[in-house]
Amino acid sequence: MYYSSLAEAFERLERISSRKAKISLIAQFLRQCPEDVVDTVALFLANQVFPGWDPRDLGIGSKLMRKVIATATGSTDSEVTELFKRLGDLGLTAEELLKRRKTSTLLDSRPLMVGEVRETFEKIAEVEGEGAVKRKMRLMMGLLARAKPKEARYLVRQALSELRTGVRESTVEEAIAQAFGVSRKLVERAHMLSNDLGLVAKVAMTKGEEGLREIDLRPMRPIKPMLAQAARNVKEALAEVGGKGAVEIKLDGARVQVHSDGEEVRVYTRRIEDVTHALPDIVEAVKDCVDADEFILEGEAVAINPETGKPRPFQELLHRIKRKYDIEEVRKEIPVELHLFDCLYVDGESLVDTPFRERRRRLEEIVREREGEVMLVEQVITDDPKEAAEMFHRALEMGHEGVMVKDLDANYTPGVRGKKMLKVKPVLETLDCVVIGGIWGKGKRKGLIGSYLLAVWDENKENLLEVGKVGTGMDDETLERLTKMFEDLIVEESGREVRFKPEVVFEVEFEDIQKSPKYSSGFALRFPRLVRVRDDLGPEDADTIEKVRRIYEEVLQKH
DNA sequence: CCTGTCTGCCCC
DNA sequence: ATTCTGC
DNA sequence: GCAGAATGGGCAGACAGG
Repeated sequence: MYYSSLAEAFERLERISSRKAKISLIAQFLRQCPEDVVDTVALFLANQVFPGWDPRDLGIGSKLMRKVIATATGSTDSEVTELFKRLGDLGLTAEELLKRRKTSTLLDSRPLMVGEVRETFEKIAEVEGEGAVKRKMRLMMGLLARAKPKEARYLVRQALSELRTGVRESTVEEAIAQAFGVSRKLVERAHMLSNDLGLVAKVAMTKGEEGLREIDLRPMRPIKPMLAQAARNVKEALAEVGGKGAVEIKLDGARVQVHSDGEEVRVYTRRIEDVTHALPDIVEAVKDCVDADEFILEGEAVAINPETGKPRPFQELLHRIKRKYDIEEVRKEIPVELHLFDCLYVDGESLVDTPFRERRRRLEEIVREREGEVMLVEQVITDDPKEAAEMFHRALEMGHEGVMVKDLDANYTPGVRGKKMLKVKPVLETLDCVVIGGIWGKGKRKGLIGSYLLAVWDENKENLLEVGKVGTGMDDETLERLTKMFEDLIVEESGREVRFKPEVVFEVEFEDIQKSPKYSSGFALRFPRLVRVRDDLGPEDADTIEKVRRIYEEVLQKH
């Protein structure tokens, strides 16, 4: 199949906004797709380069891609950056520069095939060692050399996982079902169990429902975790799950799926990365403490201070989670414990269609808790909002993030963010920050300032100290208004970054304050969002570093 | 050998 | 992670 | 309400280059 056909489809998808129309377009496209590339095409359409279970990645980000585009089109770095700033998209940048390219030099006129693109992406992902960056560049440039401008647009976007067609996994799932006349539920199920949308497309095409049914849950094949939805407070959360539910402490760690096939134990993250090697504490503990051969359990990996029993800052867990070297040394300083909350499979039996109440029971049945190593997440079953609220406050006092409220009758729905699981976190203080800079946005924020650099005053209210950036919490109208407002305040511009005269104050909400190696105050806000623009305040009215320190100290008490 | 920059369907 | 938006 | 697309901080690893 010609890559140009796929590029054509991408472009049409980009133009239409109706989801139904997107689905039928994709369905039609898949139906006429040759069998040998239908898997690749399905993956590509879903903005993926490799299947979900595949740990490979291209290792080409926006910086490298800019160089690739510059070299491939004979442009300068600043031309590329300037155009990128204007178009808000490196794919469009490559397309535009290719149109301008003189047709005489280095043009390879062989048409690009989808299979070749896939193979080249594989090669790019696999090069490593000295000279790897250059080789990745050369391979990517080879694609662009053969690409027509429009193809270049999508090759670049694909490599960066920024297709912006309004199509991702679940849309392609529906299209597969429609294309091959198989049930949506079966496609969904096969996808969640195989974690390979390409395989699902191919099986649906060649073997139909019968083939899809053969794909089944089994240990050592991680699935997407079920996701929680935010709720304002515990009372609302309890009402959402039908008045009665399980209230559990929400720990600030990394979500992990622990698999055992009876011989080996493996640990996976939320995004299905294999982190077994980094977390030997969990592997050893699980081998000792779980009375079953085969199982899939789910829990939170957390760093706890063994002396105080208090949770350590999330940043300390990050020292452990993806470590490859010096694991034993760091393990002594920052032990990781596992707090289990769900059970998806035990000795040949899948529990994903079993109610949570029963899954928890099975979990309790097979796990022998061991303090500081493997524990069950604390749970209270209640229909009393007061009791739930008490649990919430106790969780906060203990230094935890908040609580989860779960529907006891709910089955396990992988990858879905629904009302079967709700998270409740406290509302924090806000900070009035002076806006001192910004970054031009990408995609739908092209031509707009996409995020703003924030600062607070030092003790003497003389100097401004950076505390982070904010890029969410503003609606489209505000984004427009702010860009217009700040355009008059620009004092310096380099690349996509801008500096402003300090005049405007943002009220910003956040979950936490952390130590920062990056910002001049030495602190950074975690999960910042804009609450409102303080038109009523001048820069001199913004908060000072003392307030930041005070909040940080309060957080520190808990660790 | 050390340091800086970039990257991650990264973790949150 | 949070938030906003079109369907 | 879902699905998609904007955007945040910070860590380890992997290279590049001095």
